[in-house]
Amino acid sequence: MESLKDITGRLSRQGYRITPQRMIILESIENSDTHITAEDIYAEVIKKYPRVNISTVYRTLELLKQLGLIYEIDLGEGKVGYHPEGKGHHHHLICRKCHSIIDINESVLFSVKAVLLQAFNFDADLKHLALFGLCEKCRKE
Amino acid sequence: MESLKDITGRLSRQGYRITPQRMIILESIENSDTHITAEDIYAEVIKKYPRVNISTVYRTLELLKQLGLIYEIDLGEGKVGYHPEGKGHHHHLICRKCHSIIDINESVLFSVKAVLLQAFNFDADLKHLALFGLCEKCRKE
DNA sequence: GGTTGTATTGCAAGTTCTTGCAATTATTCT
DNA sequence: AGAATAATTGCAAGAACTTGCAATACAACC
Repeated sequence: MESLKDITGRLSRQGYRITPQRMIILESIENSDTHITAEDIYAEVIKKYPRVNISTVYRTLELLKQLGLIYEIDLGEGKVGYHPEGKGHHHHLICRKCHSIIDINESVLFSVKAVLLQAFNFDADLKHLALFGLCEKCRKE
Repeated sequence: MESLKDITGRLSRQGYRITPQRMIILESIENSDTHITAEDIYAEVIKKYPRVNISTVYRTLELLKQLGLIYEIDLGEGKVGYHPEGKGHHHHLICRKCHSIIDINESVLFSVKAVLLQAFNFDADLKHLALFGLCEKCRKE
């Protein structure tokens, strides 16, 4: 697991500044053990630092995403969650009809990653994919 | 290719009504040969039928998506496009850094579809997937 | 430690998409 | 064809997210 110190070091080295806002946002994401939403992060953040603006949260999430330090996960129904790079990975099978979610292991897509790397020189982040379709129940209806 | 008539028939059979608004929206999507956005569809629609509200467009897209008659594609940078079921399919490799897009053939993911069907009884729509990662150029930087 | 340059922030306004509700209209049944 | 009924629409307000810009504050350099 990548520690907060590793992350701030990396930000620093790339010319980004370490601000209290960014530290608190990072902590919130690291401490969460689910797919935390932007709004939940914001709620966490203003507990400790009430003057932080929600646009700072969105901008920080965008930055961390660009750098590959967190993952953004489409949870269906317009919901988006975030997950730190260092923690366990898995994919979601989301039913487009009943919106139920099945979690599947990261390893199911390992072969795809290899193919994309070889064929297109593209390093795909296949750690938190949302795949839409029809679940067993809805297929029968 | 599924014709407009097939689609309206299917809507009808499932108890949905065929309205002029829905017809025009459907036509716009069918006539487009790229990944058309909600706003582009709206622009098309009001040319012929100026009183249509954009919320009707969004609601219709949601319905068609639920029924699997159109696909929604995450194009990165917050952009979302739509594509009719009946037309050619392909996936996108989107660079999370430079936002460039590589199109790849549908067949690259056929094996994944088979695995998901067998292991989880989940019928995944692997026709217009957006996969994020780093492109060849950005990997080197 | 003070100064300087520039990234970052807060604020407010702007987009994009969603939702509740009353009015409208497609469809069904006579 | 006309009446009944329930899905759909337009509207307006709201939620979620983005963006331009001036003020602030981190980090680098003396």
